[in-house]
Amino acid sequence: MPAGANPGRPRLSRSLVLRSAVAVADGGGIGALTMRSLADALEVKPMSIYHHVANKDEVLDGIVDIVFSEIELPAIGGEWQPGMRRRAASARAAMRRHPWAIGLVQTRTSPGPATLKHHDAVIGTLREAGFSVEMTAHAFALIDAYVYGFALSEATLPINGPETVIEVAGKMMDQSSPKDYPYLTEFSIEHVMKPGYDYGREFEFGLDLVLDGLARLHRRGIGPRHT
Amino acid sequence: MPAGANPGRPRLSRSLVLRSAVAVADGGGIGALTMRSLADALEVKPMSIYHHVANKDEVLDGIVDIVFSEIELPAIGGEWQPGMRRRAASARAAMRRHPWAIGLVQTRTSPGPATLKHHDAVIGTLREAGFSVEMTAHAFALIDAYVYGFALSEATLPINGPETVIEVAGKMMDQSSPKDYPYLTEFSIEHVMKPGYDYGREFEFGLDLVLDGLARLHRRGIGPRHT
DNA sequence: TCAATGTATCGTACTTAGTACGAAAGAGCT
DNA sequence: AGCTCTTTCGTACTAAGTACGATACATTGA
Repeated sequence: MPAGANPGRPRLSRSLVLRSAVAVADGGGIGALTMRSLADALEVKPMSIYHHVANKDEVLDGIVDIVFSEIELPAIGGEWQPGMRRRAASARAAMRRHPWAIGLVQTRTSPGPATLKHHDAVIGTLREAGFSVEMTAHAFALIDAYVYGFALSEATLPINGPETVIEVAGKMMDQSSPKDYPYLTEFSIEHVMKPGYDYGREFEFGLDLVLDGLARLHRRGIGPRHT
Repeated sequence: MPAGANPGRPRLSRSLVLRSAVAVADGGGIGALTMRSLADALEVKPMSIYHHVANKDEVLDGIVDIVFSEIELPAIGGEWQPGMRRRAASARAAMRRHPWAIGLVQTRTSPGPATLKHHDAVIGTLREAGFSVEMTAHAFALIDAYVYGFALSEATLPINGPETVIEVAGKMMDQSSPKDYPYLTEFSIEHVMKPGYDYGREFEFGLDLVLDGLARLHRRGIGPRHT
């Protein structure tokens, strides 16, 4: 089989490689993303990929940056609260579309351009809204931690949906009596297994509390009590 | 070489295997934890491990649960705020001791006994402090997201210390002018690269804000404004 | 049109890691 | 000592990342 056996396929490029990698990870989880599976998705042989990325690490860095590029940036100079709210919602949506991303963030310490642009916009929005440098640092750390932390919690949850809750509860019961975890059991029965339950709804509550708290401090220009 | 070539070594056990796995991951990162490196650490041949754990996944589940077991539990029935504060600090400390853990949490969806016990204690503390089921759900999600999110941010940061900041800044400058990220650049110079900078200090600020906000709502028995 | 040259693609093969299978070595009991 | 259960191990297969060098292709200038 000669090399040109696949004529219709467009030429490879770094961007195409990375976008395909995102698609593969979306489809089968990060574990399903191997250089070989990626090659298959691209209708190419594995080694062809290496002319566009140095190695798999670069692929992983690249797809994390793609996810960041999907997050809506707040408008620098606009109202900070709506801006933060929308970027938080957008960030969470991106993490839900690509649940593997949050787990990758931890390992990848070399941020791509989209990631940097993202941070720049958040900091800029706060600064232009009158936050001091110190207060910007506080707010940035807090909002980031909350948003990514919530995304992490959501990603950790067994695939969303009520039937999974039952599965987990089942596994819990398998190895231990409900007596070992009385509050957790009560909580599961009284809340989690109720019909309308949706963990995602908690996102708004926490975000409101965080932003309200920051707004209060911003108005007064002081920090909260330090115990 | 007969099987008994290593006489002094204590017999393997699931617990010993898992504790060694934690040590290996602490030493070289999660990437350094392979069944073979673990076997070396145990002074055993790789396949010996499989009599005590089913596979590597079980090892990973196990070490995550060990990390959870190191987190101080709040005293159910005690004051909720100091309880939450201490468990948050303790959780963060555990994540700093084992930076690989936060990245694992995302993939491991089958919680171990320590993890369940931990959740049970947190929920119990809130319930006994008079939180409604709904409010407990809010508080639980919020505190968890913040604590793990902060741990994730901290783990993502290039290894703590001032010289690393310079490295990162250097890489940033390499591929792009400071003009592309003006606010980020200003922020780095004005804040991050200042002598006394310590990202970890932000933890207290956010935690205070979160707990204060929850306390306020708990006192009034209502939710924050919903936009 | 065709050869020259740089680029893209690929085949082969080496290495590391997880682990299936069954054998061998201990350990405890009779 | 002999039996049996438990623990440890040797061998080997498979999947995955990727080094190396070869081959095919596209572009360009004559």
